[in-house]
Amino acid sequence: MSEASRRDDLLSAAGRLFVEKGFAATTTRDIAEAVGMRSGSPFYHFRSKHELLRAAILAGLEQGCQRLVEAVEGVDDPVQRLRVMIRAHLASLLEGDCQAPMLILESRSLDAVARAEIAAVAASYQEPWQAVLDELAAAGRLRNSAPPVRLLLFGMLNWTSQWYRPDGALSLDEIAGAVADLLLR
Amino acid sequence: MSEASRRDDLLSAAGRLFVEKGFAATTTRDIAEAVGMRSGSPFYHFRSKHELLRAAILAGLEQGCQRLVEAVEGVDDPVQRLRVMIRAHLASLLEGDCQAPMLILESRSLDAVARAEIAAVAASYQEPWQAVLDELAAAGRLRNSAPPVRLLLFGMLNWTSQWYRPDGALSLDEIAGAVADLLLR
DNA sequence: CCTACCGATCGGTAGG
DNA sequence: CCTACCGATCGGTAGG
Repeated sequence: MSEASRRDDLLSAAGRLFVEKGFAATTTRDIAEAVGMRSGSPFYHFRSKHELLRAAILAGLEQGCQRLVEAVEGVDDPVQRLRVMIRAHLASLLEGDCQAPMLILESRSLDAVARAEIAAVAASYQEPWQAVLDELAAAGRLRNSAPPVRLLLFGMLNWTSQWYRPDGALSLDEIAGAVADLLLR
Repeated sequence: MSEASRRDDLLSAAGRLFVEKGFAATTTRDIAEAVGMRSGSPFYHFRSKHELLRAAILAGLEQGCQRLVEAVEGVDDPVQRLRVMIRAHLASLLEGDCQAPMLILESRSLDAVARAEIAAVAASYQEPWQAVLDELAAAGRLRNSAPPVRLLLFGMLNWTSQWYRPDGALSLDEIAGAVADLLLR
């Protein structure tokens, strides 16, 4: 009911629609209708459609970072920590309101300034991943932890959004397990 | 110069632009301009913008299938065959004119009939992959070859298009090697 | 394949 | 946050 809540409603609807149909194919009227507003009203909360995309991506990344931090709290064993991180990432990606990694693909529609801002937050999301991979390599559970490994891992994770079906044969836990098994020796 | 050549020019330009900017953000005027035509002329070759997307995806998939078949010809050892297939897939994806796996993402803009047609061709592309994975599992070079493994493998491969840079630190051969090393034990 | 054009849609705004 | 609206752009077409 508060203004912040209506703004969040718009962000959430925009994120969902941008992921589903793409930025260009989603109209500001679609977004307004999704939250029960008239066509001009989103512009009371956001300066432009691009600003709505930028804010949705940043909000999704922040939420993903938070969930990741909460998930690893107190998990010291690197193998267990990796498993927990994989599970948390898949949950954000496949169950969350805002599928940040897929939204980031739409940032090609933004200008260089906004893209740089998003890249900086995305980089901070990667840090705990590189850290746990380095620990695993040191412990001999990984052949090596050079950057390509992290990039390939994110490929496995993010691409699931292209084939995962909530009513399909594979649960989130099963997918998370398959990813970890493939990575660890 | 022939009519088929102009049609192919349009397909190639459309594929490149659809991957770069997305289907909805690419105008038929962009495509026309890319091949030196006026705005109305693409519609002499294709009934609609959607038909242009459908044809570009199918052409890209056919090309990818062909390259894959050529690459594995005479390669009997499953380990070597997997490596060759990975390399061929990455070449189509990162060097080819038509990056089919990324174009397929844009098929969300097509109707159910066209999507089903595309899904059928895409499925036939997957067959040799599942076959080589099954052989590798039988030979003990893979823990198992259940479907998630193939899907995760395609995730590693296709997601490279999000971070690969031709002038970057990693060559196609290095990436291909990293993927194979991660998969095989 | 070009010229000339149309109807529809869209992002965004003024004023309340 | 709504009403009423505008200018620009876009997919597509008729006629040659």
